[in-house]
Amino acid sequence: MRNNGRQAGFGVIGTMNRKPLKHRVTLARVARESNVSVTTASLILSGRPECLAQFQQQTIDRVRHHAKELGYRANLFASSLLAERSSFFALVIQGGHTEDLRGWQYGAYESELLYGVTEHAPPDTYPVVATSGPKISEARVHSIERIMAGGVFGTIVRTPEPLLEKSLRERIKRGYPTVVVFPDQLDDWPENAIDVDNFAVGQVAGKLLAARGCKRWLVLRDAEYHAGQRLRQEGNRDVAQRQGASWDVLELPVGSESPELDRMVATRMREDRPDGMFAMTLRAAAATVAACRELGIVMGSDLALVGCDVAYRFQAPDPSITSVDVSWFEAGGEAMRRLVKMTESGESRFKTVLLPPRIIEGQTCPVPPGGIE
Amino acid sequence: MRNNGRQAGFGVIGTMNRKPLKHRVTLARVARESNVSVTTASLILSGRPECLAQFQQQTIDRVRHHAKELGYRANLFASSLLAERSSFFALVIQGGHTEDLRGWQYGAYESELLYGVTEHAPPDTYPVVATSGPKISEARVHSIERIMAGGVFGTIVRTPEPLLEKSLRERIKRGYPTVVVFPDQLDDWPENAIDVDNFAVGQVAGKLLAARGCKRWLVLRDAEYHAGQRLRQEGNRDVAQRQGASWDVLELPVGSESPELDRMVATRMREDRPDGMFAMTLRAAAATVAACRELGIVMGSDLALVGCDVAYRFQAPDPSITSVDVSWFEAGGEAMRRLVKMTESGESRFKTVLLPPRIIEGQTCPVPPGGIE
DNA sequence: GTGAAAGCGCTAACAG
DNA sequence: CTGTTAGCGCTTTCAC
Repeated sequence: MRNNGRQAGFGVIGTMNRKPLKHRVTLARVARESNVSVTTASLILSGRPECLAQFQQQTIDRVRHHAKELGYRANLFASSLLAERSSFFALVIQGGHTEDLRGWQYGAYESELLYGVTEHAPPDTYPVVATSGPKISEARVHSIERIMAGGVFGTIVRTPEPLLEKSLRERIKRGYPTVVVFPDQLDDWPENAIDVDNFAVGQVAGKLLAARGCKRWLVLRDAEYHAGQRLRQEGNRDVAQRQGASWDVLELPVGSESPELDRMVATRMREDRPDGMFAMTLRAAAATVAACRELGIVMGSDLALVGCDVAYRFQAPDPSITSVDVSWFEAGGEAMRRLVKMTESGESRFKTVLLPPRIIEGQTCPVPPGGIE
Repeated sequence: MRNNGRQAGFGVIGTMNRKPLKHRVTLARVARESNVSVTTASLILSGRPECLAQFQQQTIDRVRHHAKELGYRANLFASSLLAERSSFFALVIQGGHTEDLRGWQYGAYESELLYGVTEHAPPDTYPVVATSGPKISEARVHSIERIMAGGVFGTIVRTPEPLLEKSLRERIKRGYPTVVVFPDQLDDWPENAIDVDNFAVGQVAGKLLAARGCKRWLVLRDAEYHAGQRLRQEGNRDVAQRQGASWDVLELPVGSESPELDRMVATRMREDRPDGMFAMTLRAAAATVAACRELGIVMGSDLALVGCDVAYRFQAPDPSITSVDVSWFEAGGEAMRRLVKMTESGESRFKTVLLPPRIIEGQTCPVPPGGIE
């Protein structure tokens, strides 16, 4: 008494013997209703003028009418299967910033990156998104690997987690177009990466201070600093030397926060009396603002301050901070452009791109009328 | 002298006469190298124990070995095509917050939503993401429509743009599982939407003030207020009345910003001398903080303030603001759960869900030890 | 234990 | 001008 799920009294087309798929609106269905073949329907609905040219207006109208009535849309997966390159690429970004209340704003950067990517994606190209995070699970890694190799035409990854890095490199080696945005260790990515030009960041900050005529510079960096901060520092010192300005560094101990940090900065400022400061991190800039408040220093006139990635950090009555940073929107755009270029050329590598920094003017260090340099 | 792109001296399998697809690593290839049929390879690589049981260990090892060596991953699009429900769903979020510097932080919310969605997605299920925005183009709308109906098993949309709304409703009518998160006009979405319970937001804020023993309440809302703010207001008044507290409203004119806004609030505070305030928007809360600074009022002791969605807005030396809001991560999770439930049950509608608000404690209004209620 | 073959929805080459 | 058909990569019956 086997039934096999076959629908009784139902015109069974073909010999398929499993439960009928939810009656999807397929091209075949549109063609059937319009009394044309699938080819005709396909060609007409493709919309290309050279295709439309060969059909009678009447046929065109009929097919379009039925397609609209049925709410037909081409199945992108079926199309992707056939196409030389699918309509999908993988995008791996970071999630979970909210758990740490201090880091919540980074979520905004991820959004910006995503938006930059989607805005620069070719028409009818879509990102399949996966989120990676600090405590990424094995299963998640597997899932990301699946999508990276599961038919997409390329992958954009923001700061790959160590667990992911291995398979990422394997993908590249196998010739899959891949772009890494803001890798943690830029030195490990001489190819296929996009990052800020940190040396230029330091230079631009320096030029801003130079333009204000600053002569006693103080730079704030983390005690444990990575390649990025070292480059910023070198770029900055480079300008200071050419400017004939004194240049000194204050290292901020890791883990130290407001108000100890503020006091530490204030103490140093009282000693050195700098007229120009470059804060390489958000907490450094915040501590400087707090120190100035304490010391009664008016930022922008007594002291020029340039920060990094702190443009948004403004709240009355504190002054807005002049910031040198990179647009994540642009970074996303650049990543997308590179990905497209690779798929078009068939290459799977490109020399790592360093994006020029941008200045977001704040009150702590006005930009000279003509800009810098 | 036609060549037709046929590769000379190359074993042409089948009669296909177009340029050979980039040699992908397909199941067939793995099968060939392993000297088994595609069926065998498929079953073995599916990993299901009941399938593996019927093969010799030797065969299994061989197939696995070659799959690994070739870097084989199943093409998810091909799988999706065959499956009852595809592995993909559409997720439409908002982008372009950065253009307006004041609104940049909203990008963080979008991220949180995305993360909530992906974290609650079933294994091996991926979002195909599209970004919509304020000045969305025709082409973009079309693109989003394509993906919404192009084979995904459902769609999650955050605050659909008017241009999108029509096709969204059509999708729902046609039975495609769809979830709207935070619609602008909740009244228009008695079904298929997820939003905060704004009445509860007002109530919770009220209970916090009540717990502090406040007797003279002042509520700040926008002059042009929408359904959400009205509900917050009603929920709040409800508690005030039961508490026997006086309850009054100050309407903030649209477009007015700091410092005029601050002054307006300060003036009213000087007149009314409220001991409890409920600021329904970010700018209202910010203006209150500024007013207190001006008036020398110590928040948290002289005055209790509860805001909405302002938990993150903290910068020394201002006090952190106690905030009643909703977790966008949770909202994303709930949306995903609903979507999955709909696809499983075959339904395409559900009664709109109102999420309970959460409290993020700040210094402006401590939460009583046992919580509220 | 293993393989052949159908078919998911679509496109494009080719034939009429 | 329009239809037939092969095949994209995969899963799933069913037969040997």
